[in-house]
Amino acid sequence: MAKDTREKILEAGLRLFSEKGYLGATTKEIAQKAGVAELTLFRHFTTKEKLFEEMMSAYSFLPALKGLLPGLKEMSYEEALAEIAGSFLKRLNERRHLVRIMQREIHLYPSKARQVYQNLMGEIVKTLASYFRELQGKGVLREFSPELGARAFLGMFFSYFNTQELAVSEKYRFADRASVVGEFVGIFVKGTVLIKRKQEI
Amino acid sequence: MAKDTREKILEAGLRLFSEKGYLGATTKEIAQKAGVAELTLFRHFTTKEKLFEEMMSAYSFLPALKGLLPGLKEMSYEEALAEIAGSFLKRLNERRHLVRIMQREIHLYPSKARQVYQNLMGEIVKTLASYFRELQGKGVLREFSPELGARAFLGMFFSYFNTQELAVSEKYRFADRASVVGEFVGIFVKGTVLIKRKQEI
DNA sequence: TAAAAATGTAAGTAAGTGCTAACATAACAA
DNA sequence: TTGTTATGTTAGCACTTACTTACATTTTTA
Repeated sequence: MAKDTREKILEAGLRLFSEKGYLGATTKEIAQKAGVAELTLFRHFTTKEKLFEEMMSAYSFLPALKGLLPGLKEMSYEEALAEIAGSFLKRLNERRHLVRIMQREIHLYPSKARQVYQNLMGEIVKTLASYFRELQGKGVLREFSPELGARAFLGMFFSYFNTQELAVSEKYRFADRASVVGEFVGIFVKGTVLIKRKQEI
Repeated sequence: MAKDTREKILEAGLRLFSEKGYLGATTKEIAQKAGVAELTLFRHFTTKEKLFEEMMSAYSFLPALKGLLPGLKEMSYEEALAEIAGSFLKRLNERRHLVRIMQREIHLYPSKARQVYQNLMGEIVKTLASYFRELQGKGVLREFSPELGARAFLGMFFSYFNTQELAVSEKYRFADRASVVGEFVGIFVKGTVLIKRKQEI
């Protein structure tokens, strides 16, 4: 089937571009990994560059995290942040090939890379910022820039993801995921709640 | 002079590897940028790969940030964190070519890339963690893992650096450096200090 | 089943790319 | 000055890579 072939090539392209970079991945190898003849690749995508572009477009549209926000209202602030951190890390992990390509090729394809980044981060930053704004309105959180707060929070986890989950081998992890999430959320919670006079301890 | 030539080639290699990646940077172009004949490059470094390795070694030994710790004791906690964040960002910026190479080629040269990362992050994590430990001992900070705390703190800024200062154009910055440092430090300070009963506001 | 569309095979082209060989020239130390 | 060392110039080799051409074969569609 035509669709199957296209998808198989796109998938193989995603993995090989992520592993070896745009220049390091050869059309021959991509075709081989997709289980088709190299010529078939060119019949579908004309050039390697167009294959790359189509692949980026195909995989940068993500299922959104919109279902997240409503559920948060029933949780405590701390639970909510842990939930968001978990979803964010999960999403990064699902899209780790794209993330890697984005980081590698950002200079070669700035607009495309930025689009991926926008898809990956922009929405969750907005969601988180609006959540902060709401809690600030209710007097639960102190005043701070919701956008910068969201970036600070996600930045901690993005950085953790980069150095740990994306890093090559398992043995270099400095801590397990749960305790990292716990500590990071703990710091952030205490860093943003509004302190009342009768604070215990 | 022989040393001049070597250094010129190493410098050109650093810049071009960073811009175009290991495969994208050609020996011809590196030699041209260094202002020498391509053959001279090979006479000094034998192969492209050895040039890459020597370049990584040459630039991964950094002047340390050890002078930082003593000065911190005369500052408030908040001032100290702002100082550390500033130094860290400055250092990342000075080494931005290396940082970029490290992120790009981590799969091709895992051990070298990890070494660069270690040089870049390891020491400052330790310094910061020991600073936290000291303040915990004095009862200024609450109990939390000093190492994870240090990684959380630096992670926020590393992530900011990645998306802003390393990003291609200026117009995509979402905020100026000073306000980012201010907000991030503010969150982190309130997230880690020990709260006493007589807290104002 | 027959026409049409998709894919495979094989051979090859043009343009790089890392790297070498041969020889000439310039700088420097004795 | 003379011999040595570092560098330049030019040509080229062996190999890879994106991409093409021509034709055969399979799969899908009508």
